Amino acid sequence: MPLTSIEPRRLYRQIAEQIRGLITSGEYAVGARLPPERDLARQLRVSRPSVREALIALEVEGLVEVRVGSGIYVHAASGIGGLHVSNGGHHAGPFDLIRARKAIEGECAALAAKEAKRPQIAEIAEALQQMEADALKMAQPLEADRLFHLRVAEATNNVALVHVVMGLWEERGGPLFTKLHHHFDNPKSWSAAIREHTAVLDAIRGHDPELARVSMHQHMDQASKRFSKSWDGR
Amino acid sequence: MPLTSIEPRRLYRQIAEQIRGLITSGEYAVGARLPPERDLARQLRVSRPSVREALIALEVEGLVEVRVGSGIYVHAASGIGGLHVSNGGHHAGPFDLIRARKAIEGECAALAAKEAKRPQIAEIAEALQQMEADALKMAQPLEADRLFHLRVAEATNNVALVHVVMGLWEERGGPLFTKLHHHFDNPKSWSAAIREHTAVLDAIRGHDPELARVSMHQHMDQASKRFSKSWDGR
DNA sequence: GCGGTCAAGTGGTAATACCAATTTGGTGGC
DNA sequence: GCCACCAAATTGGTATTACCACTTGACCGC
Repeated sequence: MPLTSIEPRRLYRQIAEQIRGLITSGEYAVGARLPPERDLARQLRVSRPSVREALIALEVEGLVEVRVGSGIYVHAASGIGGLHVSNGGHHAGPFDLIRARKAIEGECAALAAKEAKRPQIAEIAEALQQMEADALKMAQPLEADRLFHLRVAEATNNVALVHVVMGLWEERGGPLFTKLHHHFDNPKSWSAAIREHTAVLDAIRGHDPELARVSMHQHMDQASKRFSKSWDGR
Repeated sequence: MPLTSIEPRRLYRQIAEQIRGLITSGEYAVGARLPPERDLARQLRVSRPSVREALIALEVEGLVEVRVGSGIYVHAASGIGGLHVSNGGHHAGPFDLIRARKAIEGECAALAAKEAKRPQIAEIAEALQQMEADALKMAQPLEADRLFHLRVAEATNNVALVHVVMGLWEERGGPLFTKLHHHFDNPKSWSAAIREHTAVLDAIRGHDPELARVSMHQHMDQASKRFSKSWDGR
């Protein structure tokens, strides 16, 4: 089952996350009116129906209130008091994200190595490496990277961890998103990334939890450096 | 203009109600696939975008599950008009959650111990312990427990980790939520939990990352056992 | 029979147009 | 000068259409 993305990441969810971020980050306070649907669509480079779907999701969650003919307003209940729905989309900074992923995915790799008894892991690893090569040929290094980290999480056999990793990945929503492309723009960068991925995979296949953890940590440190460089280099 | 009843209520809500009715009335059992969006639109004399909006509302509520390219299926969630809002309805099992928290919060504790140079940590720890005692007196052990784990995450100085921990905490939404109260129902349980919390705090205060990690792991293992017991005893 | 391939079915997204409700500001009467 | 009223601009609501991506299953060749 090559290249079939397991999680299609439906657009309206991504949009909802971004808008949720705008709200919880204080960009729009409670009671404030956010931009018209048409403007939001233009800003986020998506169509208006998609924005509407996201807004309806947020409305069902109780985060916003839609007043016909008037606008969309941040609902009061989103603050401290009551149910504080969902994961609160505070956009963490890029380096916080990477540090968090280092800690969490390091543990994922270690757990995956422990679980690696089942033959399932071996074939997943193999398929993954093939998939990664394919995706790169198709010039989608970002998707390949995402799949790698997702698969490692899946190899832990723990649904909760998969959700966490997926969530962290999608958190890269802010204005720094574009930079992430630069991150993989030059072949040298992503071939290095591939090498590091391979090291992690080997450790998992070798049932060596400690090595897997360390490999993943190193990968994250390198990723942080690469990102930092493309950040400075602008 | 189809379906314009006297009520000016928004169309997607009316449609959602109709579909919800079809499900709860047994017309479509759990696991069944309901008609394609296009058919639903024709049947209800509305446009497909409107049907989609209704389906997204039901999806956010956890009533249905949308599988790309396949169809819309009745989700096994709460048949009653449950308000349990969540990021998508994929509730991980309780043991998956605890295992994930063990891995992640173990790293949080270790990171917190590393960061513990700043005096900030010391006072947080102290205030926290006080707060925990207070909360217990006020018979809110669950809130005290939540605060503890949140504070440890905050002590890492990493926003992303805080979000993750918060998200995992809130994920306990399913029907097993009520059990969590039993988990702390008897004084013996939560006094043990307090002891374990104190051990973690001491390790953090002592700037001992490894000990902090291990302490948190032990706490989670014990928590798992306690939960397991109250699960059986049920 | 088995496996690969392709086409039909289905959800996902976009673009556009027009309708309905609200808001706003101007204009007139008092 | 103040207030009521009306009309245009703004904004969400819905419909229509088209096309894409994924899934599924049937068909065909081996």
